Amino acid sequence: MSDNTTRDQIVEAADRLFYRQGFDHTSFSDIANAVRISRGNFYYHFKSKDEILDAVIDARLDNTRKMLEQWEAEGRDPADRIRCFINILIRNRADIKQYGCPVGTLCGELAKLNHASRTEANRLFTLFRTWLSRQFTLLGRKTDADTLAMHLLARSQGIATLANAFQDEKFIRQEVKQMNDWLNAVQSS
Amino acid sequence: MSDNTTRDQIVEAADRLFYRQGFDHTSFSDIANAVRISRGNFYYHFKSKDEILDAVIDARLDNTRKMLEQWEAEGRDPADRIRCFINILIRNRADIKQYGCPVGTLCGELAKLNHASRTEANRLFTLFRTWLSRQFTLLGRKTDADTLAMHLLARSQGIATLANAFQDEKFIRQEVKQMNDWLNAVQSS
DNA sequence: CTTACTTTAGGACGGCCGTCCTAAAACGAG
DNA sequence: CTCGTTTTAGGACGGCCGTCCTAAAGTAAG
Repeated sequence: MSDNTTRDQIVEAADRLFYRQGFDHTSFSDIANAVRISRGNFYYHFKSKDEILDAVIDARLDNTRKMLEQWEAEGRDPADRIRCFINILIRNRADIKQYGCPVGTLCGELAKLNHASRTEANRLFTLFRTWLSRQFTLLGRKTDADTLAMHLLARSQGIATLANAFQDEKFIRQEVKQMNDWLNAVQSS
Repeated sequence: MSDNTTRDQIVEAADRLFYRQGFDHTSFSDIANAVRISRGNFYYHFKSKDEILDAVIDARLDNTRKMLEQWEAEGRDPADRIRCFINILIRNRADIKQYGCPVGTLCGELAKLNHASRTEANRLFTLFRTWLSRQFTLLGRKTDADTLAMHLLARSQGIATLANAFQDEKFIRQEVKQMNDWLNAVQSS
């Protein structure tokens, strides 16, 4: 996953900090302290803070693609694979409670900043969207596959937002249960 | 709604800017330019930026309370009032598409900043939560009223997040339709 | 060991931030 | 008009930001 090169350490630390503190609120000093490297040395690896952001987004895109491939291999059928998606809410519930969804909060922040990399960050959403859409198609819902994919994405985002605001993990379990019921209903309709 | 006092003008401008650019990314200069007032004059009305934030949150709380009271008066029955809530997504669709949900994005940002006023901002969510919960109780769903309220809140948040990311108003209409169907199903079960 | 290249440390820089001070303008009561 | 209070303008301040430069340390090939 992560090389030991300084560059990769920077990306990794920036990724974590952007998630926990937000991009704008994370300074070079923050990252430098985390990697235990001098502040001035950044310029050798990245020409600007925006370049670090792009590298972080690229890393997240790569990791997400790998994760989706793994679900593709693990899940026995489309419904099973969609359940893999639903279950990340459970698996990451502690982080979600504390920091929200990594994708949703980043895209939200970049939207407010009107940041150039906004479009690039949105590809994280698109990755899930098209993957889910394909699963729903395989489930026999070709005509409304994208609608179902967006619906599921939205549900997940809302759950993450409220779990974060109310610091409530139990709410995640509650809603995940409902989403699984919903999936079963979709499957047998 | 808004007095003509300088203080209220500041709060109003700050409210709008915090929504559009985020709290952290909005500077005193931004607000000063918006109100056409000198930067130094702020200190007479507010001792710090955090005080402006608190004033903005208080103003939003007041406005929200008034809106809920109005829905209480307008709606002929609980279901009708809940539909008022659902319909703000339609009414504010242009802003939501561009800036997301004012409540969700503020709470999300303050969570990342670990800001002292985070708790205060969350009361905005609680306001809707308890109001919706009461409506569901009146609808005869006393035992799971809060669960239903949280579910509806989460759905709305997710819709706002994705509509903002994908810049898609049509998606809002799509999902609002589904939420109304869901409400009807809840009502007659 | 020498030399060329990669990587690092440390600090200088201009700029904007939030905060805070002071003097003057505007206002209101008598 | 006069005087005390409220409100304003404008700028000084220390601090942190992202950027950028330079010198030195590390590294590997000959």
